[in-house]
Amino acid sequence: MSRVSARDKLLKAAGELFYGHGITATGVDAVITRAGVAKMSLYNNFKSKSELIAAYIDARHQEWLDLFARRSENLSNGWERVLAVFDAYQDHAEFDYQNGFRGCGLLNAAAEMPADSAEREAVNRHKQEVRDIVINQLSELPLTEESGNSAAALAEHICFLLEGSISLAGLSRDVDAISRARAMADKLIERAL
Amino acid sequence: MSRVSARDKLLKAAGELFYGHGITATGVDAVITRAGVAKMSLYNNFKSKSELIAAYIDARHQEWLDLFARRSENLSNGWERVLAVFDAYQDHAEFDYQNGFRGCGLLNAAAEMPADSAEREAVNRHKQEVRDIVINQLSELPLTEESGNSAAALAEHICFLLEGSISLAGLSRDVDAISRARAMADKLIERAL
DNA sequence: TTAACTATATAGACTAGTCTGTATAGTTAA
DNA sequence: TTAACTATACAGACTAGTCTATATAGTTAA
Repeated sequence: MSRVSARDKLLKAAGELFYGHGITATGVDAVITRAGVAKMSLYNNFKSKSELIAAYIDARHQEWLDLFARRSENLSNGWERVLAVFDAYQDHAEFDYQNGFRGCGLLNAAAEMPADSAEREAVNRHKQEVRDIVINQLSELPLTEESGNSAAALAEHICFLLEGSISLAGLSRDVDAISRARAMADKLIERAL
Repeated sequence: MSRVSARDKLLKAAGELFYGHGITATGVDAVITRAGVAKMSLYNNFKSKSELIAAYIDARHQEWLDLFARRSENLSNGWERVLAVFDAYQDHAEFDYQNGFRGCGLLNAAAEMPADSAEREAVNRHKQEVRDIVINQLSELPLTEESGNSAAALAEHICFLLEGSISLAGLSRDVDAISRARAMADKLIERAL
């Protein structure tokens, strides 16, 4: 009758605990208890806690990609789709706000890992993917050819706003900071056209 | 003959280990071993590991304030002093780069702590202090009175750039991202005059 | 000068509990 | 039957924090 696989229960429980309390501070016993699953079900599905962490990081990124896909599906141009990047983050923030919003789960995960770790590298790849999405959307727009107006440079500015605002929003419990960053990005694009 | 107090040795060792490996992942035994100090010297100077963490957070912030004071002492106006905020961050990044740059120690510390913790609140206060410094410097400048050009709004934009760039710089091992954010802030201020 | 007192440091054993990961035996359902 | 699951016990390392006892240096006062 248990229609949900142990793996999915584990990913859900790990997602909640890792995001809310931090990864290192969350023991595997807490994860299996929350998932309502035997310990061996964890180690049958994941070789180690590290592998569960890697799956968590990928799931968080995929979650954001899905939110972005939804937010951008009916939009007509790159400008609007860049703003949808902020909307996807805001959806994520408002979802987590009930359980205690603590900023970006990926940046938080990276913050706990050593400088040369595979986990930090994975988060880096995900953040580069976000930046590439922004670059691609901006590339559709007829940007004027001033210095610092290239799609790449503008995308970096927008990504700084994005990551900075979500970090500070998490700290100050002011989710609206993300929408203020969105407005800043909007004006930046307007000026660059 | 040991001219350095046990307390200072502990703060130095904790600073290195907490920043490099994360706070939760660093045990008190690792700290005392690195400090070359007896365990009771830790607990004679700090009531608990939590208190050592609090001291670490304050020390990181003070460290940045000192770097900023140095960078801004001979500057003649608010514009230059806002840019010095970025320079202070860059000094910090380049110092930590040798030991493995992992972004802002304060944001990383906050990332490990629960949403309603005293530690996150302390980091929040420190970040607000940085923002207030930026507001004060911008207030000295004759900003034009367009919407979104207030000292507060411009300061928030600049702080988003600051925190976003340092996080992404730490992830991608590209310290220069901070100086690109500085250039963005420079142009923003120029446009707002 | 000498002796008592104070503060800070040391070493290292110890408690009580948590950590990740494994082993084993029994259960459930296709 | 096979595969995925549960429950429980376990190993061994690690955790924060306490404890006793000792060493050393500086201060105070007879």
